[in-house]
Amino acid sequence: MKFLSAKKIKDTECLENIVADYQNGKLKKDDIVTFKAFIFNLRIKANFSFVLVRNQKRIFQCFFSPSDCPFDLTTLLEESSVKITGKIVPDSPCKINPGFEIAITNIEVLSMPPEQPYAIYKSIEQLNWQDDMVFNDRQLTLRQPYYRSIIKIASGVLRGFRDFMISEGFTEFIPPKIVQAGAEGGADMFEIDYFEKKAYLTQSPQMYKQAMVGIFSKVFCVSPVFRAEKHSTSRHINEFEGLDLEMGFIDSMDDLMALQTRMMAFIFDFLNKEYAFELGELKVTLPKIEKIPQVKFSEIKEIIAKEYNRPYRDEFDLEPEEEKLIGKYFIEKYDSPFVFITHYPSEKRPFYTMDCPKNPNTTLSFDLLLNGAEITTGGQRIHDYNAQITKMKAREMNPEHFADYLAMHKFGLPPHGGLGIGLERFVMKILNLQNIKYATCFPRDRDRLTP
RNA sequence: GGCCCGUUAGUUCAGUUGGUUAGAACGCCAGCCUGUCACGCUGGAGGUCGACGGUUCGAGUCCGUUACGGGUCGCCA
Repeated sequence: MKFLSAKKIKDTECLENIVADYQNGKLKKDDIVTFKAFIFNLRIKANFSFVLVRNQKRIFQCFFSPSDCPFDLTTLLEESSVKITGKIVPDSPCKINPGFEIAITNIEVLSMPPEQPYAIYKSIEQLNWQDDMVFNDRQLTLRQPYYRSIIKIASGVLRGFRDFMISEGFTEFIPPKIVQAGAEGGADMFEIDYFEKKAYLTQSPQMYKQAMVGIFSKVFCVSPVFRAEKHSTSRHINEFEGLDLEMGFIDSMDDLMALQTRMMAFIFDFLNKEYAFELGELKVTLPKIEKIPQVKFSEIKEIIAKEYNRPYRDEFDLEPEEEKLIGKYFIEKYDSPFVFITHYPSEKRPFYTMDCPKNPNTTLSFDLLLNGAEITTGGQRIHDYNAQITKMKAREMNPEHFADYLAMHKFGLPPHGGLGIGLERFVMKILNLQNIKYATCFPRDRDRLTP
């Protein structure tokens, strides 16, 4: 019998640990190190070569001389997995390395692809792939440093969101993804077979996060959201990750917007600190966020129409072009990439949204726009049982069909509200991506179900 | 789904008013190269121009149909 220890042992065959040890002065000239990595690119010359390797984080250049290592580099394919042994060479002139190089003394091939995959070691400008190709071969194209860094940032946003929510006293919970009915009606949902019944993939964790307010008061969840909307745009996908929160005992929806302002500041600081390497790869600088302007829906509608001499057609919603102009306006006038648009018309908001007491045609709700695109919708919810029944009836909804939803009101809910952030939309906007699909590993859209 | 645009080498594209053997860059292959870093130099292979039909002496080029891809709108995060 054998026992595996829970004690963590430092992985000495990890390139990142070697980099850290070198930077801490623990490694000096000619020290022998071993690490495992992928072959990224071979630059073979007559009497020496450069072997570029790829690990979980960086591209690192090694120096190869046939006099130090008998290995025949021409037999090696890029994307092979290898175990490399070599000597530390300080003060390397190599631009991509963190100050040192490794002179290879041995290469052990752990795995080799059956044939040479197509080149991924160029810059994305030079590769110039079309979207379709990038997503068809996502298993390979995601290895390219630029595309990979986007996914790393998405991971960082998730970490930042969780760290922030927990620091604010929120409890994470897991909502179901298979549901019997939608939060906003049955339309635009993917239907699935559930034994003898029909079921749907969740369109929103709305009902569950409101219910959880009755349990933990302040809750959040990270959950996939499925929308069967037949849209085909650069800012929509049919499965995305929702970052949702719901907060009880609020005084007004300002509490929610203040919370989100702190959240944005926290996430930006967190990324700048922990993900500087990836932000550098992506050539992105995140601004410092201290406050976010707030404007009423009806006011900004007038301002944009006047400012840009653009009569609007839809008085109940913002058209994509208007959102872009709003983004431009707040950058130019207030130097803010963010803006809260508040008091959306009641007509365009779901049945659980609380109407504004001063003007019942509008709601206590808001959207957060980042660089001209909606990344969040939030607002105060109806907490009173009878008020919710009244609003449902006014919308010709049958409360009996919403018995499960109304149960939490029946059992008692505090004044509360919440918001939801689309992770990929957020990542797209902070990194200035041309298409939201780049912000997720394996996107699902109108036509794409693979890989 | 509506509207607009596109489909030419492995990839990204150029291709004149319809006219001889369809080009470039990168990739790939071979050779060369002692510090490259978007490595460089020389040479080579690689295309029935998305498919089908039509006009014409002649179609990558003009017309029709169709398939696929992209953009955009509604809706939304």
